[in-house]
Amino acid sequence: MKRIADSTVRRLSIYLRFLEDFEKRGIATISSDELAARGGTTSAQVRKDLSFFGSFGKRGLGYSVAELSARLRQILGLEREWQVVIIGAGKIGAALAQYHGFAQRGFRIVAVYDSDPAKVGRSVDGLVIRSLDSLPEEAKRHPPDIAVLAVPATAAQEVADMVVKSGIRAILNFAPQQLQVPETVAVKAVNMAMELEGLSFALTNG
Amino acid sequence: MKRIADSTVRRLSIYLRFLEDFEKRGIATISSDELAARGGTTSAQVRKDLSFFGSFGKRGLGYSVAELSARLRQILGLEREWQVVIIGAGKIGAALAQYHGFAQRGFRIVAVYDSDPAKVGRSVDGLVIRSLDSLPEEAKRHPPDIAVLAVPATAAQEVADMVVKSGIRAILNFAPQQLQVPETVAVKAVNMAMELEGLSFALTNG
DNA sequence: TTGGACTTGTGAATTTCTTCACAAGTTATC
DNA sequence: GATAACTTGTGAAGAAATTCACAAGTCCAA
Repeated sequence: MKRIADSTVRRLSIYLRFLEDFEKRGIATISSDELAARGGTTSAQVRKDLSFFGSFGKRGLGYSVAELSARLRQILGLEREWQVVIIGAGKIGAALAQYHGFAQRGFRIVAVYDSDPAKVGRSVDGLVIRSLDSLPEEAKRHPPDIAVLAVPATAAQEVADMVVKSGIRAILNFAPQQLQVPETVAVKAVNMAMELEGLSFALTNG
Repeated sequence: MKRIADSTVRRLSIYLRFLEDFEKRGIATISSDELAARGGTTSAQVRKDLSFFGSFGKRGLGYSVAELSARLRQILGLEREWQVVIIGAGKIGAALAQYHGFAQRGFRIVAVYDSDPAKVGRSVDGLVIRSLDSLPEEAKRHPPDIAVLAVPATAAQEVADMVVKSGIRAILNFAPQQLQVPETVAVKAVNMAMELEGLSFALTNG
């Protein structure tokens, strides 16, 4: 398959959110135009994005909401459940562990790790915090799919190395630190500082 | 000034982070090559990014770490303090309010709002939670620069409208919901669900 | 059955972003 | 001061992403 751009995948994710909303409201079909209006893009963009994966619409009519959302879930790999571990039980890590929105979308938090002995043994939202040292061993028995890094920037690279060595192939990084990983490992960063600086730039040069 | 791409601004933010790190370690100069290696890009990209704003380097030598980081802070508008309000005192909102990393980078959290009367009056990290109804009035007296939206997706658009009416011109949106705002208002989204779905896609089609 | 109103899917055109490649400037060494 | 080793800044080339524009398919009403 031709390589799909990141921006395309992000938009698919947005489209899916609307489709699920429409599904709930019992709307049967939707046009690329309607989808575009809500996603802040153009109808041509919507059609082009979908065309990488096949042709799902009916000319003159649009797309079946149920069918298209099923296809998008399939494309995005959301038909299965993903096992997620959170590393770092600080403010952010704890908030994420308690945020049930993940589980609703098939991302199941199976463990929380921290390197601070004072935190190990306590529990967050029903999950006992485990020692980070035990990750490689435990990952062997129950391999997690995704590691969420909620550790200080200074520790991020070291933890990432450990995660990679444990065989985990996807990382969601909350630390404001660029990670160096093998290209077989997928990394997405959530960087609030960067987004705020983007706003600062916009306000300054607006 | 020519319009600057989002991707460029994001990279400037990344460069700045490294430069501050180098500054702390007492390194005086750095080349575009070194900057690129750490930022996961190319030296040509670094130089091109900077060239939109002027020429800050010395041929044969590289960039003065102190000078370049000062210029980047200036470009990104980080020389002043920004007044930030957090809207929504749930898990995410509360975690953000307690996260002191923002203040360190000049984003000062001045108030937390919530529409739930049960939460109003309590305090988070020394800030009393105020009623969302009072935002427009209070924003008149002390205009905030940035609103952080940490509300449920269903309420996000409504809250955004209120924020815009209150004269706030920048929004950091944590709700998994595309916001419709006038183009004079800058919006950045932090969408964890979307990032996770991006990882899901990568794992599925990897 | 025909005509009109829609809407998709997709090559081609366009725009935007990234990389190349090199002249020009700087420093260090002998 | 001549030479070698670097490195920047930037037009030009190349690649990638977006938008255009239209043939082709669908539906509906008369």
